[in-house]
Amino acid sequence: MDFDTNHPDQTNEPVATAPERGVRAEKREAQLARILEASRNCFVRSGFRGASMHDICREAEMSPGALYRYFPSKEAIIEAIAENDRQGDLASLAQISGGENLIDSFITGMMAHFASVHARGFAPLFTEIRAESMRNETVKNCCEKNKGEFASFFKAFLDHAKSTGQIDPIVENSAIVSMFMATGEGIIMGSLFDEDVGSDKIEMMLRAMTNALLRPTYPS
Amino acid sequence: MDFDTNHPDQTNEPVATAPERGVRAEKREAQLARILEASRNCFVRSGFRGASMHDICREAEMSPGALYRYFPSKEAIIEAIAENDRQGDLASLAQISGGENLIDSFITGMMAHFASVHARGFAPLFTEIRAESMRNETVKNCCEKNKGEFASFFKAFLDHAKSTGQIDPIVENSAIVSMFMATGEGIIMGSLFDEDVGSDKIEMMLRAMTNALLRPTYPS
DNA sequence: TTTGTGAGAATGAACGTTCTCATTTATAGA
DNA sequence: TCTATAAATGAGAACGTTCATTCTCACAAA
Repeated sequence: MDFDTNHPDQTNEPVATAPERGVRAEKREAQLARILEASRNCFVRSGFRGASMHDICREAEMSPGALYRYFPSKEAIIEAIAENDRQGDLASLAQISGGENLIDSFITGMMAHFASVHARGFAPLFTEIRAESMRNETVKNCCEKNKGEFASFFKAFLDHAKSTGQIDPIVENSAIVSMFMATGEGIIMGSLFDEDVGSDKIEMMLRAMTNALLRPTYPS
Repeated sequence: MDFDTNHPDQTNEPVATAPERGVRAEKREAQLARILEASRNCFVRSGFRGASMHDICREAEMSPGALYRYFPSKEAIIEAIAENDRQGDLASLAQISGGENLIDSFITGMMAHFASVHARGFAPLFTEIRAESMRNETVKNCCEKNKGEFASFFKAFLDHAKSTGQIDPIVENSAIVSMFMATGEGIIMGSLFDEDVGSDKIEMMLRAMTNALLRPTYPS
């Protein structure tokens, strides 16, 4: 919402095409994916503002004219990437299921999420998206939606556990959720999972932290 | 190290002036501070790349010619800000002293640091600096220096506590330090301290976490 | 023929930076 | 205490470049 919106208006009139199935549609989707992939690379390398459309075109082996047939603006690409990653987070969230041992489920869920972020190579873009979200309205909304999804998921999880007497948290659940989300973001941002520390130790520490904050009423 | 280094060379030849004391030097320092303050505002508002030198000039009520008398480039301003904040962190670190109760000292130190970051209004720039550090060599060095200072300070702190038998950490200290630094960054980035959660609850959770990870050998 | 696609040059705004030149200032000599 | 002088400062126009985006036109598929 902030970039360079100084150009009058469009003429190419593409971007939204019919959802017709067929060779054309398939090729179109391949091109979309190609552009998104190239953009990701460029953005990781140079940042959202640092990467130029020409850079992206070069990386995607595509001319500007071609690229603008698929995305109406640079900002639209950024939004698509942010939204894409939100969907990825959502998918990784959906895999978490409340098992027998609550603490185990919680920890397993968090670790699975780290692994998913790692697998998607999302960490380098994380910082970038966070920074951009501070001034780009659309990216901001995307981030907050994402954050809200995580928060309400874990909040519901903890509320249920508390109401059934399985845990006895030291402060209200909303504060605990904030704390875990901050810790999670810190772990992702600091690339603890990827390199420095190793996932086994992260899991141990996370488990100790979880037990300390949630105080499960059954032996862990 | 990446911005726009395409302009031949300088002529104004200012920027580094003699350390003479006097009215001139004082005024000069005031101008430097004015520029840094204006830049911070612009960078918070639009990001390092999004804020133009003209924006900064407008905010500082100063012409480009005047501004370039104090900083040779936009990048130099960014570096100065990053370095400035590193010094701030260093100062807040220096205030931490090992008191009677180790856990207390640790917690007090972390909370004091959050308060210092909060007081300096650093949080909004934190993300920006982190993002920039991924591609700007100078900012990267500054960040790593900063990170190293924190890490070695806390590592030394914990190593001493461990060797004197005051704590019995669940994993090696280096992993613990990484974990706490990640959590701290997450708390700062997520603005937990500033708004959502409140410092008293953060302190409670941090304390529980610390006890769980460090396992002090005396009653806390 | 019609329609979707693409390449690549072109466009105009904005950018970081530098230049020119007028004004202010601190201080040395009278 | 009052100039004279050179240095410091500042405003703002100007420069060369890069940017996101659009235009033109040619090709290919249906």
